[in-house]
Amino acid sequence: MPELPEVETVVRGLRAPLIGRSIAGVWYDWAKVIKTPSAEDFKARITGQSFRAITRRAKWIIFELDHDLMLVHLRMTGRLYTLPRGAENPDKWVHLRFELDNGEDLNFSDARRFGRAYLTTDLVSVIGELGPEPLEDAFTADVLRQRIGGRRAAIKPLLMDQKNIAGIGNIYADEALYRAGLHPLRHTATLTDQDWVNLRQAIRDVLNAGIDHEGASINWYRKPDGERGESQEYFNVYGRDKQPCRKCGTLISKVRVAQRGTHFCANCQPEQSV
DNA sequence: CCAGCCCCCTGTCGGC
DNA sequence: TGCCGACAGGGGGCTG
Repeated sequence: MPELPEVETVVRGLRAPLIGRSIAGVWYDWAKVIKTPSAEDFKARITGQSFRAITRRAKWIIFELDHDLMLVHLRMTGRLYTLPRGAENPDKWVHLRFELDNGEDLNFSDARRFGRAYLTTDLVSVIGELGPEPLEDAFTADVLRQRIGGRRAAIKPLLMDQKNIAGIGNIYADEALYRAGLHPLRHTATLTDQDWVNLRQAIRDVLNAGIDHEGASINWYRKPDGERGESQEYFNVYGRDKQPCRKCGTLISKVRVAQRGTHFCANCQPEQSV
């Protein structure tokens, strides 16, 4: 589910209800939701700590606590939101809950159970070495080319590999390639200088638009206040197969690339040479 | 190192 | 209507 814009929206929405609050208790009904340390140790160690800051790296949510970092990855269907303790909640997929000192709970819900929570003092030991943040100034066309250029390999999977660039997933990869006029199977060795400039700008544009619209609620994603994001209303290709391209009217194509559904306009994103 | 495939899980949807 | 396979925003691991 959540890519950079969705995770950023969650982070922003959680700061007000959580910063300064302390964790009075932890409840869970499925120990595997806690990846490390053991669920028992996690609970003992996190209880009593306060939320000092909440940030994001790639699609990871980083809770800076008094003595540890709690890292949460939402994967496909994870949600994080606060509710007053005991409030009626129809969400039947809450597997981890933090009881706060002000009578509210932080709930971690996840229908598909792919999401995980971690407690650590060493960020990199959990998330690994990831590529640059595409919305930072340092993310230039040259950096992008150095990361993924010169390969006889399809561009789309390279964009989605978090070790190359942080935060791009299936939706925003399709949207960025459409905006840049590049076919998803295009080999990166064939891109021109202008292609790299266009692609770098396209990535930033679609991610910023996603944040401005508070994320895409195709299905599972919800903001911390429970509302849907609006980003899906603005997609040009994702989920629009067999619908007309907004620029040229050609029907949007859908194919599989590296096992992922891939949407593009065959006219605006010509295959060209490889 | 890389591509391809499977797995982790559950819900939903389209086709028959 | 009911069943079944395919597919879903992610990512880690294995194999060849």
